[in-house]
Amino acid sequence: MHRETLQRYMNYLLLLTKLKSEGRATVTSDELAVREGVTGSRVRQDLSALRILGKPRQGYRIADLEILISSMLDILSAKPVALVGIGNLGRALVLSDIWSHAGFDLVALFDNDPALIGTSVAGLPVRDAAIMERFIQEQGIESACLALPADKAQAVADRLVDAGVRALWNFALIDLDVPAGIIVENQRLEQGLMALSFRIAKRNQDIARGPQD
Amino acid sequence: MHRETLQRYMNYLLLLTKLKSEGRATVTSDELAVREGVTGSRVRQDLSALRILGKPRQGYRIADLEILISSMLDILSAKPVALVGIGNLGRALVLSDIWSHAGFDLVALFDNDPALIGTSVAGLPVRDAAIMERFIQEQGIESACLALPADKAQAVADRLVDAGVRALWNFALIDLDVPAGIIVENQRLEQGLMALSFRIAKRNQDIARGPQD
DNA sequence: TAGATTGTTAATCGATTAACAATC
DNA sequence: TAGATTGTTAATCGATTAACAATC
Repeated sequence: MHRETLQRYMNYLLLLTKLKSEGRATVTSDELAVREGVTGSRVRQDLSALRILGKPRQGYRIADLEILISSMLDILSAKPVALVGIGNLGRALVLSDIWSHAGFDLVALFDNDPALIGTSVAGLPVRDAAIMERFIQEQGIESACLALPADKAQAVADRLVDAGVRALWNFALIDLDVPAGIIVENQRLEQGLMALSFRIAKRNQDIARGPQD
Repeated sequence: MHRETLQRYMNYLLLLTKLKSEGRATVTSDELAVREGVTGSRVRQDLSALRILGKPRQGYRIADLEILISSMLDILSAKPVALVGIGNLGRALVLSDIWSHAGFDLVALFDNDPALIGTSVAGLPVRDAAIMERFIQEQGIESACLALPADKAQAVADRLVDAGVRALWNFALIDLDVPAGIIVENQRLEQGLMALSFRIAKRNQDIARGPQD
């Protein structure tokens, strides 16, 4: 599946949650479409691909959509995940509620700073990175989040993969080198900010050039 | 420009930095292509669109590429930006070096927690959110980053836009409602994690189905 | 010179839109 | 019933690849 298509499904889910909170029970393809900047036709094809059926004159049942999109994304499960690096970013992630929303269960925190080891964040103890491999093997953890500086990320990734981790959520601005079959999802904050910079520059150019009536 | 194209340019830049650190002075379109999972043809078209010229048998000069891509993204400038919300995430962002790399100069921090106001992070004072509008107007700040909970983001965005901010980098999981012409770049951490969940599910299905030889 | 690589045009592919009969 | 909206096929559009003459 194309990355953009995946993004669309996630946006549908976000919109559905909002609509449900407004008391709505059904939604039409055109409604979802305008919010997404796409046509109703595209939305109907997306939903059709998931074998979601709507009814003429009524649209789609929001509850059905939520369940089917959620199960496609596999976010109804609770895959155990470990987080390495309890700096400010790591701490923010631990305290957030994204894990359960995205189908994960944050079960272990690791750091190598003696001042942090033994403390706890959101009720989870910070464990010594020295025992990371053993803990991950014993618990059968297959996913991990790297909230580390770029210069430490590769070494930690290598250790995690050796211990059995098969999917990484990487915040370090570095292209991790991993064996085939290991999934790396890069969360590049820097790129989001660069994209903003580009869009500002583009808008300013458009304004300078004058609007075309 | 398509989002995916923009992403490609940013990835080229990342690769160039790495190549330069390895002492390389030139790079061919095919080299950039394989790293990006695309053909040399696409890379040559991307660079051609930026009026970057290479030389047969040698490729493109890395220094040229860096300057031209950087100036297209406008990341060589230093646009003043304010950050609102000095929680763990805000703190992580302040302490990172992404701002200057992406063409911004972080000049002001705001929060409404009395315990934080007056303290400083990375040498920058945390200011009272009550004086936010005035400060932003006086300094002519046109960009801001929202590192806030979803339930506070819309109200703060409204105040910022009223004060003259025209571009927002939003970390809250909410679709901000802003006037036409105001740019919002959403940084949805939750979506990155959901994408990982989906990719894991898909890989596991593929393995279960067996590899097609 | 020979040949590796560019710059660019034409061909292909896939995603999006348009269209419309089916239907609740 | 009438008509709004679906589900699906065909048409369009744009991005990517292929191809190849130009050239350093």
